[in-house]
Amino acid sequence: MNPVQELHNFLKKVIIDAIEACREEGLLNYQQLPDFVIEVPREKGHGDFACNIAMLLAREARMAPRKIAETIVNMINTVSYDQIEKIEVAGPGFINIFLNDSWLYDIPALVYKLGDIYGYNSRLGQRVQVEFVSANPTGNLHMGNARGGAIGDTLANILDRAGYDVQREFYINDAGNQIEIFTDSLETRYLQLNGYDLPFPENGYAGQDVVDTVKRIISRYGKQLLDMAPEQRRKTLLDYALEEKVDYIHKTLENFGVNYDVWFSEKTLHEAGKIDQVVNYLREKGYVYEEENALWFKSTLFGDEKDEVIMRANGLPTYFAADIAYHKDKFERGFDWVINVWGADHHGHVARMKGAIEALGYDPVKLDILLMQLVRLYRGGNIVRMSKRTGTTVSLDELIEEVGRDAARFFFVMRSPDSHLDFDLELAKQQNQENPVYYVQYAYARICSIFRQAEVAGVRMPGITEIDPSLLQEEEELALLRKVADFPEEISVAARAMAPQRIARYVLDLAGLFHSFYNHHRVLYQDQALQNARLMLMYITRITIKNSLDILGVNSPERM
RNA sequence: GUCCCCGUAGCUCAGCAGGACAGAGCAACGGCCUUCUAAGCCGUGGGUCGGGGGUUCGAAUCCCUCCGGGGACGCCA
Repeated sequence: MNPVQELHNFLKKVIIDAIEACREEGLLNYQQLPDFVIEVPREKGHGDFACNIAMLLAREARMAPRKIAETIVNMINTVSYDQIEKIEVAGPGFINIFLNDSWLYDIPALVYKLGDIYGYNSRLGQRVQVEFVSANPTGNLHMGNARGGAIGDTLANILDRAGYDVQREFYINDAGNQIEIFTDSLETRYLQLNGYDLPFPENGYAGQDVVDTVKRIISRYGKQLLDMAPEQRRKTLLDYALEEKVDYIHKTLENFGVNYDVWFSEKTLHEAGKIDQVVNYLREKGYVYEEENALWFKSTLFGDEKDEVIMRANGLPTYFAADIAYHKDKFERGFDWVINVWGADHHGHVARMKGAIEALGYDPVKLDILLMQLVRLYRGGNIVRMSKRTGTTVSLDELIEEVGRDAARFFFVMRSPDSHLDFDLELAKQQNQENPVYYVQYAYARICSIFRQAEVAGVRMPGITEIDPSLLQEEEELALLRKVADFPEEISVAARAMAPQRIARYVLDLAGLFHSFYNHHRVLYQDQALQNARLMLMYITRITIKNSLDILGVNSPERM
């Protein structure tokens, strides 16, 4: 529960009580109360909150909306509420509610008390898993992985603040067809570098990173692998390369501010026979059939457009089969909510994955797949093609090096996951106003500076009980207070909608209101009581900016 | 052909579990630094919310259709 929520609930109750009283007195006729809303109007003159119940009730009550609204308002006015200043009927029948500011002046004490946990909901006792990035350990992390990392991690942070027990997981695709191709590539490079004239596999990993890896293998093992049996040679090459790649992914993401709770290896599913198990289970349930020597899952039974192969004619399971086993494992671990962050190129996979979950007897509603549209990388207006194979793209570690972690994370999360993201490296590198992260960080640094100045002047902010927040009467002060008060509600909306961009938007707005306040009013060298109240306003604004930036994984610098 | 995302100001995008005159940043123009950081603030101009139809008291938001851009439709992952 948060301040804004409490107000909402209070007002909803006030209105429902009034409507019911009207019905009892025969002033209104209706069977069931429609699902009405109490919202913050765009226009300030329309009050602090507005309610649309009268329009919704009009048909059933056989009465003009304005007439209904007036009836309700008259009933509300028979009771006097401390928080409500006045209520009006406006427009087609809106009930506009004007509050006095008393509730706002409770906000500073609340934020002051909670500090770095301001915005957090109480624990819900619900476990949610967020799986994201899960890049193939066969190449460098690209821009799609970077966006997935920023979105996934921010979403996980939001869910944590919203009261969920969150687990972050990375699924390591260290088995399957791609790994075979990867091993072919390693082996070919190894032999080539040892003087063998071999053609490189047509679909192999041609990137320079593979060559570099093999060079390191050579400096460690020399020509030893030439004498090994092919199977042993391939295993040696692959084990080394996988360890190196996973380590690289781990370190790069860590450097991006992304830390996982679980690194889940696909290989362990194969080794433990989990894939055969799940295939057998589906077979027993009659959800599979054989055709052209392959085994097909009947996705169409669950609303998919076509069936999907899970066992190839060569007897090997497909990626989908492994993924079913993986998701079975997730659900067996007892999560209440499972979220996957996937690139939009996987959208065809969504319906059958949900179908498989249902086939396994779990509730597909508990699985949410957040699809994010792909990133287009530009350099000075020219598109940079992202090819993991050729290795000619910019990798995440290079991106962090070039534009910095803060700007990169903010940029990736600012846009709705539904939108294509054009990322121009030249633009991001400029570190000017085009990068909104500086706008927010600058607000934070400015507040820190005020407190430094205060210290120099020997001014100390007293405890909350010695401060009178009601001295904050200026438009800019009230706007800032309201925005700070909104924070917990903003988090819960962002969690519900799985919309990390909302937090970026929120903190931009908050910083904007601060800058506006800063340019209109002074904090220091005021009447002492006012100075104290404004110091408190700065104090809680700073906390709220910091808590927001923490969610985004962006630093809050005290000086800029 | 089927499916997914997008189409809002010159540019990049918010808003979209329907709500009252459509928002921000950048760009353009004009102001604001002898007192807390001008990476800032204030103001001005700029939009048939891709087109058409429908549902509704009310549609940028929901539904249908068409157009335009991107993506997915492998016994790849």
